[in-house]
Amino acid sequence: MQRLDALTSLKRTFKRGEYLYRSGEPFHALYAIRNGFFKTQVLHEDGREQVTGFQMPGEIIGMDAICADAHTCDAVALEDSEICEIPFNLLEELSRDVPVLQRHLHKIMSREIVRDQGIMMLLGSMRAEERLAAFLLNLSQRFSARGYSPNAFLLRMTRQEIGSYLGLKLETVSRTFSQFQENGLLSVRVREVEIMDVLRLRSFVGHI
Amino acid sequence: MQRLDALTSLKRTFKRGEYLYRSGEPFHALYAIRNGFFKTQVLHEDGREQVTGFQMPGEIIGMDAICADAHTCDAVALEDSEICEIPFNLLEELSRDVPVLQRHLHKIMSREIVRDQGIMMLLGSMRAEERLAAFLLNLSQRFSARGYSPNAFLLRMTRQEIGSYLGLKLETVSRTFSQFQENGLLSVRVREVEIMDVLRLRSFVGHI
DNA sequence: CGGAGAGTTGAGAAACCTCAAAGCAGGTGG
DNA sequence: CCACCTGCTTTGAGGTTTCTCAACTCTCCG
Repeated sequence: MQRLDALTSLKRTFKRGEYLYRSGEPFHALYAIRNGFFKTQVLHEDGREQVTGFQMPGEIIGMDAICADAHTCDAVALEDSEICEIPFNLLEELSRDVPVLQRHLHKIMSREIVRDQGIMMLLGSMRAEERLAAFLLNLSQRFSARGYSPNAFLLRMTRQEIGSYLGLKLETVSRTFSQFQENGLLSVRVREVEIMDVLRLRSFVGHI
Repeated sequence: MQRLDALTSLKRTFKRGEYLYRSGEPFHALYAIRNGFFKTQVLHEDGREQVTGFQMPGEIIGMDAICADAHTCDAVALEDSEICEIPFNLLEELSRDVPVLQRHLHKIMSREIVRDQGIMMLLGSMRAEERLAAFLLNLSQRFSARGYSPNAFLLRMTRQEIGSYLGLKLETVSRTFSQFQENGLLSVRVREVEIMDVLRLRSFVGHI
């Protein structure tokens, strides 16, 4: 079907710091990240922010907006990025005709729900070390799945953003990085991270 | 369409403590709660548990299982309950023919994602008082939407389960209840809660 | 009526936060 | 191209919140 092409024909680029969408804006499309890095965040009335995720190429964002026809969070580019806009009406229409596409959409939404469960686990019952270890292992696995090194990568987000995501203050994140480095788990130079001892890192999270 | 009836024809009852499904079980249906109360929880390898939600009549659970064709959490009845099983293949089939149903399904999944965002906010950037206040106001609002009193209700879950959901220890939950009672926000008799001062309770969460 | 599970309360410990100061890196304008 | 400025990161010291451990009470079933 050439109609499928229409799903992925609309591309847009964003400079670092630009908003893909903001909370409250009307909903009309999902977005597939083709290149770059985004964060999603919820802002509280009193100014507190909660980073709810970091998205990398191949991942879809915007599904929060379906339920109320308006976005419920902000999406911000963490580096120069390119996205592909997927008009949701068209996606629904096509998925009525193409069961495989329909199931795929459902799986993507379900995966988001499962991802959120994992974050709840992390925020609700892990200590700072475990949270950071889980975060790094998750990044590692996602970089690996995209053909990048699972052991050495560049963090696109600040300590403050990592902290917000992990429910910690930036100082605690920084200290935990330093502690991991002292213990030979990581080699950290600001945003450059190299995992030196995956097994011990995993043992923090209980994967062993 | 009488096919729609087939979606809701399969009913089952559960005694308190019985499992609707367990993590790892194969996926074939979503479940609508008709009566009673459930909790969903994720179990960690090391025995830690994280309660990811409390579900009441009218709510749909099981959507986590779509992405990997297997459940990723447990669902346990907190009191004698009745559910309605919705075979997912049938639901997808029907939603291909009935766009309104299709959109409804997407909204339900999206609502779950938004709900999870709220919990991340709660777990990531609120203090114990704020978490409990948010939890009680959320229950209040949901009871109210079902025609029950928003101000007086019975908790179906233990302090331990509330604590797990809120990322707190049961003692902290208990102490915070006592503190709210001392300050005239609540009247608490174990599982019976009466909200005495909604406005002040809301002010904790920043809803003013 | 007894027992088991659930809840409350206290005291001390641990984890994390706050505030503060100093060091770094990267971008911008002269 | 360099110097400066801004925002990010690191590290320290002390304070708060929450947790842990423990004892006791309450409630609800059987």
